[in-house]
Amino acid sequence: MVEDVVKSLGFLAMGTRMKRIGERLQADTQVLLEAMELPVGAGQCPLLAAIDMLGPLTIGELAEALGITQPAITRSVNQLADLGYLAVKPAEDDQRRRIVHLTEQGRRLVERAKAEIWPRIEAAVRDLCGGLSGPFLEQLAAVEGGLAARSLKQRSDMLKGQEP
Amino acid sequence: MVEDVVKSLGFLAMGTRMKRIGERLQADTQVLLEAMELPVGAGQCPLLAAIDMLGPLTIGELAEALGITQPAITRSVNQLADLGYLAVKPAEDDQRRRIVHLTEQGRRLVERAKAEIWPRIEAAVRDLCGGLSGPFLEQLAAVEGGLAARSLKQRSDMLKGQEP
DNA sequence: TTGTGTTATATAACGTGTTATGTAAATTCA
DNA sequence: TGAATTTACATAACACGTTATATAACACAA
Repeated sequence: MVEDVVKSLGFLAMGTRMKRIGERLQADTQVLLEAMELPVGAGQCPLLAAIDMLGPLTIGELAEALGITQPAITRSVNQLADLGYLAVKPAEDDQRRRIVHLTEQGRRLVERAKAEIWPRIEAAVRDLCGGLSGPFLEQLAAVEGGLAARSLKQRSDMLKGQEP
Repeated sequence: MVEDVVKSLGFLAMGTRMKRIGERLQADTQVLLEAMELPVGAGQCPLLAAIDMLGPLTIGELAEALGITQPAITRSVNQLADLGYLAVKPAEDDQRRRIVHLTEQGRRLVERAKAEIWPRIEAAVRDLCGGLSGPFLEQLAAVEGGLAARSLKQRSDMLKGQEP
């Protein structure tokens, strides 16, 4: 039985630890999706949800909405388009922009996920977080906001200035 | 300006969100390490710290201590061994086991990191989390413990049983 | 109108996790 | 004791992020 070093390192390995928890949550979510026979992976659901929520979006807008890079979006979009859930059309006002739409098949998939599947996942995660103070999502928002306001580098430089 | 969909999805995309924050923290940490000229990346620090804290460890023990898979450890260990910071020797009592040691060079690197670098990173992350209730690390521990006790699948199955 | 700088996205390469598989060593069981 | 099973790790393949770069389209200034 070995000690959990990432946990023991506290703030020093907090990024690694959050990533690890996130990956575990995604893996658990994937198990549920497979049990409920949703034919797209856990990692692709936010992308479908974004288009459902906000309507057709460009590659760049999707990257912004999901907080990942454009090449990652390009790849996911192409995968989902190959499966028939998304269609990509050039924008009318700017040939560079590509607008990503849900297909009829994609719309049906999202409707089913919203009706039967995503609420189940949300409930399980809520159950997991039930006893946490904060609540937990607000704390995540605070960390995100804190990072956006000032990077770790900026914080370190400032704290260094305060040393005796 | 596009809405942050991952944030808006709340519990549904909590895993994705935590992963995203973790990656941001790791990227920020990497910037600091480069500024301070530590010649190993942010992702390799917990591995070095584990051996420093617990003494020489097998590949499997390292995987357990860090919560990642054995092939990932094998790769990182080989990378650090190539750089001269780690040495790998077969165990005396079991030919299958490989024990990972810090070299003299590795020891010096860790001593410098512990003296000058890791505390700076820890302080910056602490500063980031300063206003959070909980505190935040305890909440992460609660999530980890909750997942270990019951998976999302188990929770979903139980909640399903409660439906009218 | 032409030249320059910026923007949007595809593509390539890389890094770092995972699962699956193979091999050797150790352990267990009949 | 020998066969079957399990364990430890290397290796291969894959998934999914990132950065860097190329190309085309667009915007703007002279």
